[in-house]
Amino acid sequence: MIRTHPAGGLRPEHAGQSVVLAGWVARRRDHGGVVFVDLRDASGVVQVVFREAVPEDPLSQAAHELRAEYCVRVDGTVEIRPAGNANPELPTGEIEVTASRLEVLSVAEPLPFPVEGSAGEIAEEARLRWRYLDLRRLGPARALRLRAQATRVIRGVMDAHGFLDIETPYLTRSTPEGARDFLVPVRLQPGSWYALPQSPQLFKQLLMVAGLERYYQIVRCFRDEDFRADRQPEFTQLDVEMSFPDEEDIYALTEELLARVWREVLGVEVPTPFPRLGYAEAMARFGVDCPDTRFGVELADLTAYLAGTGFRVFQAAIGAGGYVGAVVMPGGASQTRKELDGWQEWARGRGARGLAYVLLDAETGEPRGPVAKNLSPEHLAGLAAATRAQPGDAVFFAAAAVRTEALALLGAARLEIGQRCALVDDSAWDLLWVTDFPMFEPTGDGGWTAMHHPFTAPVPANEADFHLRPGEALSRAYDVVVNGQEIGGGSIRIHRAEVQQRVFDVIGLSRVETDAQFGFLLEAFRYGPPPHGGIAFGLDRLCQRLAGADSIRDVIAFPKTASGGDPLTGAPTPITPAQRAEAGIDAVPEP
RNA sequence: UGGGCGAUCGUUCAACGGCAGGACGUCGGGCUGUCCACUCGAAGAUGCGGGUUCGAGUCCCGCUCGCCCAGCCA
Repeated sequence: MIRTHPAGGLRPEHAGQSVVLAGWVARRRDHGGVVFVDLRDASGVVQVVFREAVPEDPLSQAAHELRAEYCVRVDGTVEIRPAGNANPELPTGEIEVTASRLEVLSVAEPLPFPVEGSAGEIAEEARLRWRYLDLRRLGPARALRLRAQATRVIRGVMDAHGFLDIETPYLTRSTPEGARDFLVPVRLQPGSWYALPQSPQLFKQLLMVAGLERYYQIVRCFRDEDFRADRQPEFTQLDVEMSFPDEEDIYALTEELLARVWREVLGVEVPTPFPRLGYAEAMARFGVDCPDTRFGVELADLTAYLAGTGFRVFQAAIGAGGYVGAVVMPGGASQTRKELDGWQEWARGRGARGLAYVLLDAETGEPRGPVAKNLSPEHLAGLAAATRAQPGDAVFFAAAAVRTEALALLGAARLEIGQRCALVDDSAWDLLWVTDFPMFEPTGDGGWTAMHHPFTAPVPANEADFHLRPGEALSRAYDVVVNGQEIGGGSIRIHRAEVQQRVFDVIGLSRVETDAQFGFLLEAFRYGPPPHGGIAFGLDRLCQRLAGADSIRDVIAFPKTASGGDPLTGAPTPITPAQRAEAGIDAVPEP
């Protein structure tokens, strides 16, 4: 190594020592005869002093010519700073390095944005375009360090439990259902294409058939869908599968894993076992299947209470076998007309017609507002009790013939209320299981689709008859939720061909189709497959949470934008006609 | 695919339909104890294409790009 010491580690006990440092010029304060340089390396920052002993001395001259982000080597002596000159803001603030020699290892052009200084306000596009400069900064680099720490803990836990780290193919076959595949042309077989895996789901099940019993992998997955703050075209899963488990084994492993990650990365103790919440209860109380339980404001089901109402909007929903519900905004009655209109705007932005509301007078508790005029005196009288609202609160309603639509709006409103009323304790960590998912959900055209995926086992009570009543059958799937965000999910899998066949029948996959798509898995299942199950965690989201970041882009070294581009490399790019011809993209399939 | 917001010196933020301005950075000078050093001076910008207008950074239409949301993501 060029250096003898990390810059950020120097302390008063090093005083008197000769050191060699290597790093970057973070800041330069040039007083003419004395020049201060803040030298930054990965360990931190230390102040280097260049003093002009005699006029025009070359060392001082060289220091004068330094610029931001030059990469330099400094030889010098650690000294206690003169009295009154210590900087308590810096870990190295009690000392400084008096330079005796300076070597510019490489120069830097003027920067496209300031590397030092309050950095958060730089446009993300510029940060990604020059991501290597962005990552020189403390905050962005810290997110990547945290991620490395998390994966180190994860590997330790998985190894301690005898899980084997096994790689699976990135070039594999396309399987319909689920997300859109990224496709890769095959030069040696024009007209045939690989797909990049959406997850190693089928391979990990094959590894269970193979008798390896315990598999894990920190693996890249690819989905060609639209991107968001928490979605990238390529993302990373911690993928886990084991043989002969029941749910409790997966829960125990997950709880140990996450508790240790939280402890060793954040120093936070999360209580185990995690609370468990059934899907139906989660939907009824919170309107979503991944509730943020850090605050209350639970939904109220008013379908029965408002039966017989004359208010047409509610009547129509109830008459159609739907749902009317409400969520209370504490203190919401004092909102201005503009704020209440803002809620209408907010609801329309989510595809709803609006958000009906009743305001309860802060003094009298008297219901006010346009909707109040449409409800009977009896319904109004009991409204506060039915919704657990207090005087001064606002009650927001949602009604729909399809229950889940109204629940979705109320669930979103609940989160918005939590935000606007600052009800969320930002320091809290709520980790919980959501269990007892339905096996199937309606497709909208009378059919059914697997809610989790088609290899998810039914609960024992539904094993014999799930195909007869697909709307009621529950599966052995589970999600783990952190502060209202799903960060992992999995299931106990089907391992019997007969059960698997009935699932395919329910979701309308013919034997020809299943053979074509999953034939290799079904064939493997003819050779003594073990009962098995597993879970997969979104590692990017997990690290985003740990880092307190706004986007998974912050915990990815070189992330892509919402349109799938990489501002740094310029990918994706057009290809040359020669590449196009060679890749076999335009091969015409045999009729 | 749809909705919202946005795009001005390198960065960040201004500008009633009427001379595009500041801060930081950059470049040049000064300065021996600063730590967002200070100080004197200089250069430097309206994403693209149409339209309205005497006149457009500003208004209108289209496009591109970015961010957020809905759809989508088994």
